[in-house]
Amino acid sequence: MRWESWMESPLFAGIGREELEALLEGLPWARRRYARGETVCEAGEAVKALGVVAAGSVHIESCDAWGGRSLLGAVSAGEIFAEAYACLGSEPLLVRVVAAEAAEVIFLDAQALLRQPRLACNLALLLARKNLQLSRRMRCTAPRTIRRRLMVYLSEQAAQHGSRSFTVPFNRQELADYLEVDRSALSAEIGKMCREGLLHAQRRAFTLENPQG
Amino acid sequence: MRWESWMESPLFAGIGREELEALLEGLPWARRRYARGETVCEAGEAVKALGVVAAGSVHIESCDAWGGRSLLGAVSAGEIFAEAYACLGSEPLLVRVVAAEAAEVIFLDAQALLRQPRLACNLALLLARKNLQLSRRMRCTAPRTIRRRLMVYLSEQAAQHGSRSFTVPFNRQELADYLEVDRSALSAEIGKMCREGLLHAQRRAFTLENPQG
DNA sequence: GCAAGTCTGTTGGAATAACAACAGGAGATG
DNA sequence: CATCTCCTGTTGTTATTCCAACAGACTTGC
Repeated sequence: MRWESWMESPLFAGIGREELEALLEGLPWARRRYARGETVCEAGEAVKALGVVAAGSVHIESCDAWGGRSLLGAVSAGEIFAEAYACLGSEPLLVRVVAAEAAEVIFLDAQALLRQPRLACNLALLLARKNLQLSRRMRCTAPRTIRRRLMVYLSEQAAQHGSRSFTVPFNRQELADYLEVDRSALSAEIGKMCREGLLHAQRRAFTLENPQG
Repeated sequence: MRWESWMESPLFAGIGREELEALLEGLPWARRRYARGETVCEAGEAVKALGVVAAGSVHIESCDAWGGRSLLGAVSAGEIFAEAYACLGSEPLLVRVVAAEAAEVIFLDAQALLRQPRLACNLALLLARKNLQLSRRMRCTAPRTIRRRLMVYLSEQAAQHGSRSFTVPFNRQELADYLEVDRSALSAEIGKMCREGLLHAQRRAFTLENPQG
């Protein structure tokens, strides 16, 4: 097996090239390609394997009983998804995974993976990190007003980029979905905040003018 | 060391009495008692140990930059908290942990814990489970109307209890915090749904009359 | 360069939730 | 049993958001 970029995933952190190949020998796995918009995992499935995005990116969407959907997050190359469901093995997916662009995915059996101490430890760290991601999103959707939600999100993004100018990974519709608000209302609020001098926004590029508001 | 109930925590699942004692020998740990309302972990701390609730229960609250708080969940005896932060080690807590009633907590060093394959695997499973809990809550707060949020929450509770009649673990204020809505508006909506014959509610006891709406 | 499709900002009216204040009832405490 | 505190339900007003529709800007593909 020749080197491929997905082998640098945090899931395999601290594991050497040869060691990794040896591990993969005894680990059930599969690989698949998807076109933009194609479904990777459907809601209701009981998955036993976690996904490693080898190329492109996928989106995680929440699907409620009434057919409504909302974007939970984006998973880029090297990152993993469905790991929580895969670890538990029998829980039906409450979410849907869809290719955000042309993507390639590696599926690894979670039970077998947990039997390898190194991998189990790495997986625990990744689960912990995803845990905090979920918490972070919850913090964004917790405030009741659009402005507050936006301020929490933008403050976090600024902190993450280490700058008051940055580019967000979502377009307006996706950002609205992430923040659980109406898109047009979000655009209106952004416009209002611009006029108030709180920030400067042009499509995905934001600059916070006065973070303390 | 004599037997204590917290040793039956899922964190130690599949580990025998003696094996556990051996493990704890080489594992930094501490124990503390708290009165109702007392702070267990403050927001901003960088924790290195996860907490096991040995007795009583604690609440996890989100604290935003403006001093607002919202209830993220309740942790009962045998369950753990702050495990994600502890695994990563350096991330400052974005949440606050407070004793919901008189409680007793065991703190275990996370890094050391992850070095034990059995414990690492168990911890990964717990992280995965908590992951799904977070997702579940997000599903409740995703809908934009109080009624929809309540219906998602109550449907889930009914499914969890396997009955249309059940008791929820929150009082009205806590339920409102969990669903991210105003308490009085929640009470009003519950009253309206009762008059419409959708459900029967009396304090913490609910009965879904017509789940399909 | 043109056309089709997508993304974004704007508006006004309708629906909804937040907020504040209050009163009745439950449960705890002595 | 009396009292106090906490919990719950109700109401009316205010503020905010949702929704639908549209027009301009940008992107993409031919």
